[in-house]
Amino acid sequence: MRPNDYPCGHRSPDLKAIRELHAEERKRALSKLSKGLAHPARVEIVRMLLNKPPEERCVCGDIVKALPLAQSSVSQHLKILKETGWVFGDNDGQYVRYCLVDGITEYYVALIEQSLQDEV
Amino acid sequence: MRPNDYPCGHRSPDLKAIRELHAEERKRALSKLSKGLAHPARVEIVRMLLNKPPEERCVCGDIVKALPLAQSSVSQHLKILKETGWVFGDNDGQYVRYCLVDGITEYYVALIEQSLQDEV
DNA sequence: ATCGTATATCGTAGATGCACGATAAATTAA
DNA sequence: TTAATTTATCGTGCATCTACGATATACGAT
Repeated sequence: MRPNDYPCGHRSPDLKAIRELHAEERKRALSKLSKGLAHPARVEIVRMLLNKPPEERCVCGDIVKALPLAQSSVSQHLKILKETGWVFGDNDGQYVRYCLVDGITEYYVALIEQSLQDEV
Repeated sequence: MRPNDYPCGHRSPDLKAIRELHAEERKRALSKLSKGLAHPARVEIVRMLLNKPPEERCVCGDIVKALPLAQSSVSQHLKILKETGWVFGDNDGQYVRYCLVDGITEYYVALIEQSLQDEV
């Protein structure tokens, strides 16, 4: 099975597991994901990926073309989005296809609500 | 009317106005609020304020006591939370009572959903 | 093997973040 | 007025962010 042949969206976080996290871990998890969105270019990348139909691949070069930044800068933003848990890249020959982690926005919203609104 | 006499929660953002924002403004708004949450200490401050009963005041010193940081560091985090639109401070004599901007978490969640999920 | 393309990483420069102690400013208490 | 308390700001040191061009790496095509 080549990277091309499966749809993006594996590696999804577990919504129910948020409750299992200790308060400190939850705060770290929320601040880490928040850092991912803390730059307009990264918000735009996430938005692009979210709005792609799942069968339409989105490789690094597509993202570079869509942003007013140098290729190396975009690559750094993608790295931060990977490190903060928003995206992953699948190698597809000389291309790298970027995908959102499946369900990540729902996870983020759940994390916001459960990190902020409860005390456990 | 002294700052003491009204409940926290004025200065709320307008949920409906999100739709009026241009795409670029929305991305800037989302990244700005995200930056506010991009540190565990700030997540904790927001959580504290959100869980306070409205009649119970929360002054700077209470926040300093609750965090394992120097007073000056907490003051800087509060400054960032003010700059990024999460909180405001009301002077109350020699104290400063901190409050969450009313409805800010709902606004943030709405911004996430509308910034990421649509293209307008 | 060589060349062209796609992507990541390196090196660098300037800005900002984050922690701290010290100090300033404002208010209340004595 | 003076002293104590609360909060904000200053100064500093170190780390990280952000941008860029240059270079390295990996793959495909010739």
